[in-house]
Amino acid sequence: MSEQTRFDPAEVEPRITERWLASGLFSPEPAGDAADNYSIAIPPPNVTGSLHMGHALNNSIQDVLIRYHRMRGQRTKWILGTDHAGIATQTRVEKTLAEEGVSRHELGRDAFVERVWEWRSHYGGQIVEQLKRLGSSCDYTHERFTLDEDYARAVVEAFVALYRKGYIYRDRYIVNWDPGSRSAISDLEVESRPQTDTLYSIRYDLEGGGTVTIATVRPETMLADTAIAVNPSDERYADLVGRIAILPLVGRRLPIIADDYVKTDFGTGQLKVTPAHDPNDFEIGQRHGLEVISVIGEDGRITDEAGAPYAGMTAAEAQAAVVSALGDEGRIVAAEPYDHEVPYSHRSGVRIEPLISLQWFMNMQALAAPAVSAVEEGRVRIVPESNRRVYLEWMDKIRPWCISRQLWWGHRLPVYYCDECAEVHVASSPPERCERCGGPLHQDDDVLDTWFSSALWPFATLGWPDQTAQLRAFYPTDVLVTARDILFLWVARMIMMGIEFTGAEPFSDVYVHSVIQAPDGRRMSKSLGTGIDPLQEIDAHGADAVRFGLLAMSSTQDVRYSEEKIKQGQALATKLFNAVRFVLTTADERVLDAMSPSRDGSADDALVSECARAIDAPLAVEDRWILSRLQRIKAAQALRIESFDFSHAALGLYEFIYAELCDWYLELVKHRLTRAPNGDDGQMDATGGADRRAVSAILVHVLRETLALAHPVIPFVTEELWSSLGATELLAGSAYPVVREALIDETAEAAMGRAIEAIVRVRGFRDSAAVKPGTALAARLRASGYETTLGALSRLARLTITEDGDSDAPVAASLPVPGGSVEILSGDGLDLAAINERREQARERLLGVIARAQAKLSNPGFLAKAPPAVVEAEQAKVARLQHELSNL
RNA sequence: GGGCGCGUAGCUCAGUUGGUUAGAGCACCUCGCUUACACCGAGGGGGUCGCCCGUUCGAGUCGGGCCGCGCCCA
Repeated sequence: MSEQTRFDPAEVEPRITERWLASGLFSPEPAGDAADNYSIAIPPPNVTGSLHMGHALNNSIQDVLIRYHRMRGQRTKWILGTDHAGIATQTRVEKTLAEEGVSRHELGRDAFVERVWEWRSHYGGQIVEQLKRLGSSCDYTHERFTLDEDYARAVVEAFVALYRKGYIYRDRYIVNWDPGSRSAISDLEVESRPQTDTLYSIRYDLEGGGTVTIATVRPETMLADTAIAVNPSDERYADLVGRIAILPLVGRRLPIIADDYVKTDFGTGQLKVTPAHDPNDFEIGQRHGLEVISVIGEDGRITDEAGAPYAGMTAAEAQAAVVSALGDEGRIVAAEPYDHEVPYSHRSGVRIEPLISLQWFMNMQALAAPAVSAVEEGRVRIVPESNRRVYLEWMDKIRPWCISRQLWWGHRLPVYYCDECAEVHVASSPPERCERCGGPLHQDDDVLDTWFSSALWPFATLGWPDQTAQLRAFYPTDVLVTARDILFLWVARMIMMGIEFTGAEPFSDVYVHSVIQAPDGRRMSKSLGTGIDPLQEIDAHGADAVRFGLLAMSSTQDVRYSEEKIKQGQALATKLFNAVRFVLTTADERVLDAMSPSRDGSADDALVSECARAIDAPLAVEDRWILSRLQRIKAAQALRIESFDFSHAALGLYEFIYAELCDWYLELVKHRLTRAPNGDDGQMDATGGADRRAVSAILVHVLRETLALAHPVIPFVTEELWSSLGATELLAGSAYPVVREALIDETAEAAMGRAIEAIVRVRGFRDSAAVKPGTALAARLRASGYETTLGALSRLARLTITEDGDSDAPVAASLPVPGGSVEILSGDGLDLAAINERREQARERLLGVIARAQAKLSNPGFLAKAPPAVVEAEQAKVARLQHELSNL
């Protein structure tokens, strides 16, 4: 260890990472049973992605769990990989092609897919390297990709099985068509954006006289209207039902029907129905058997079916044309601005065009039932519990899932059509020719939604459908860690597929962590310019600092990013670094050697036993105190990690290391380390060096356990310091410290608690009385309970404590401390005016508190109804404060 | 429209089942290079716990209403 006083993450982290990866610790042999082993499947990051703050938090949490359980001695595996991100990846490569002036259609499917693979091998999966920088202890030797050959086989297997059970079917249905990517997308990939459009009121004529007036923001879709609807309870229009309206510009006859969907208070209460271009209208159409006419194509343009002059126009152009034509006919009754939510593609950013389309669907109803009871019956716990209801409600109204995508990058559907008789074959290995007529077959062009393959992630990554050793050892996994946004998109589907294909829930816990917002409370996003790059933060403060900070700031709710918390983590690393440096430079060298876990056989066995004795039966009250506190923090930390309370796990480490270990214990024992074995003027060590050896042993022991305790949260600095304390084994593979009940010492904790409070009291007095830091004050202790801590009190508060009668100096101030008071005797260097002022302030504060407490005690209701212990405590408080007051 | 959550110190947040004088980090002020650490140490100032009503002997904590903010689902 060098002279430097700061921990240097940039120098240490790569070195430590290399040691970890070389050790094989992260790549467990597949042995034993999943019930005993511990495993987590990473939410596979998008192959095009790079590490953002959400990943950084998500993976910090998983790594805490993984490292903790690994240190607990469990066979532990963190399953790593990426998903192929159909639309995102295809779009990325298409952009590159566009720069070369080629379209994917010109290139052809096979060549295009080839290009995507090429892209992936160059740029894909950089996020995996970034995970290493964060310290994530994933199994990097078994990285999986959702388009790997084995994985693809699992996807096909699953598709075929679900098809045979009748869950997967082909249907013409209205879907969310994304004209940007020219593909259907799922409900979950659609986002609503508020927008102001024009709401047109348009008058249609009725056969046999009269008119109706409908309101719409999309007049161009009227070209595909096939009905007019009113609410059946709407008395205004009861006599209209059954009559016929004439569609302007087109002349189509539109039946007027009654349907509950129509709101009586919206517009005129008369609704135009366009089954082919509006999801709600589609359902009305199904209920009433309406004709379905499509006038918008997959390119977002008006089709030939609409006829001249509209065919070929974009929807926007058609709207202008329709409005103008209607205007000419005098049919526009009103046109007013209208604020509403409009669906956009989360993928391409283009406005969704609901279209009727022939797609593959998956019926989710039957799959959802066991996934619901898994959560209801607690086989899958959702933490925090508030998300449980969100999950259950979503599952309750689950709808068929459109799983086909009109893309080239992905798992092509294992569906084959006969060119002759149109027979459909679904099989993992298709027949050569049609089984019915012998005709030639061709495969469906579509690929599966990426989430279909991701839903198989926890078991497909382990070799399913084969019953592999990996699968036996690590499935089911233990916990899934995620932010809320993919609770439905992914988690729910994983539970369904896990149960369907393996008979087991894929994990027993779902931990939903917070979303990190930008410091100003907005979303952290690249497009808003509010993103903060975790890698830059790692460069600036170290990976430990980023991990600590993210964990510390993440309670269960959404939180704003706080640079301060990151810096707090950095300070913690530096603090630990310097504490270890202090011990290495001041502790007894032979003890350091003896305590080192890597000691060779030549070490002094007698010294080793002496060290062990020092820890088992510590000498001084501060030794018993720190060892006792250490047991408490060990118990608390384990509980916090196991209950997913990561912010307290991080802050608890900080609290212990700063407030107890460094601020108090190190200060308390300094004199015992530095005094000479046979020194002079009262600094002599009467034990002939035994005490120095004992305190050295305790220090090393406490530090080593502290490093181990902190390792899951801040792995780099702890690993580095662990080896500087003499270990050759990696801390990552060492045991998590266990609580030793015998070392819990209430007496020492109480005594030290009193001493600490008294020292703080005296220090405050010194400051207010303007006493120079170096000056010792003469004082008399008029308090009980300080028998074992008198030395600590006089040293750390800089008091020269005299016995009664040793001095006749008058008392300048009486400071209340637990168990009595400390009397400061008059002497030089006391600012009497300041002392008086402070005394007055203290009096006033005390009087206020006493008055409030007495008011409580004179309330008969309180005396009669509060528990006796509370009343007694209140009485004791008043007595104590009154005593303090009289001493002032 | 439905659901969830949040308003506590200048800022970001903790505050178990209602019960000592409401805490932390940062920021601020004072002092200190005392042989681990100035990314430090010691001390200090700073809060009518969003507002109103209620339950209770007692409310930051429980209930209702209101105001403000965020997210999810329609």
